Amino acid sequence: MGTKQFGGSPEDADLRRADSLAREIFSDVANKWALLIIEALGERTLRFSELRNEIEGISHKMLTQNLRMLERNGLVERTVHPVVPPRVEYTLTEPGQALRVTIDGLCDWTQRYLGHIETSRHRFDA
Amino acid sequence: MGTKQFGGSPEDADLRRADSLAREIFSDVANKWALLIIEALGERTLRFSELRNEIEGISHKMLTQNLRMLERNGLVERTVHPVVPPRVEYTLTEPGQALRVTIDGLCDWTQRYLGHIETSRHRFDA
DNA sequence: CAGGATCCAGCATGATACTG
DNA sequence: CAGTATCATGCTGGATCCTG
Repeated sequence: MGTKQFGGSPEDADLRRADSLAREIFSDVANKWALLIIEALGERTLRFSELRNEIEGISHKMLTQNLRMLERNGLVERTVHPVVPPRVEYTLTEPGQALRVTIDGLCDWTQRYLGHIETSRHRFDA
Repeated sequence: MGTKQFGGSPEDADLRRADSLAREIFSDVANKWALLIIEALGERTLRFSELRNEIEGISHKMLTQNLRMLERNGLVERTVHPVVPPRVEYTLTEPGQALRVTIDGLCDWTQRYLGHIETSRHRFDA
């Protein structure tokens, strides 16, 4: 991804467009907070404040910002209940669920190699 | 990950350590450039300059910086050939390969939902 | 060729205050 | 409760120059 060489033909223009779009999506998604949000949602539906509690260390601003971004990309769905005080809920869409599966893989990987990595770090820092 | 609540017992102290380490690794890895580097390496061995050409848009600095980080975490191996001019090669280690598999999943996901996402974006922006 | 060091612009982020 | 807006700032990352 992002490594191909294109020429000047119309077909290549399309490929280039798809490629840069892929890059863009990649940048959106390969981001700490976005991944943690998706992971936190899992198959549940959570309110804004619940997400905030769920994800340790995330600021109000980052949460809103990333939720908007994920909504824009169609990965989470935002439901506003017209009550006072407001109740806003977030759920993963089908694309979001599909992404979650791969993120689960990333989490598993992290757990599996935790020891490896810690050792490697100590060796490197010496 | 990063969502659990711990108490004050010694066992919990260990869990907390592992948890914060996991967070740290997650932050290291959930980064655009790191992922692109791992993806670029694949099962090949590449030189510094080759990586630089392979990954469109990466700066000298970001490449070095991320390579160091990946080396520190034991995901890539750095081999220096004592010749002039210097020849330095990078390969994925076994943990790195394992990670690459999950990143491949992420790339597949991106390709599969490219259309979905583009549509969703247009709808959102209106 | 690989990579360290430095300088600096600009963006990302956090804190705070305000609205419906 | 959820969200927006504003401001201060610290860090990220690019450009550049230098070394073995």
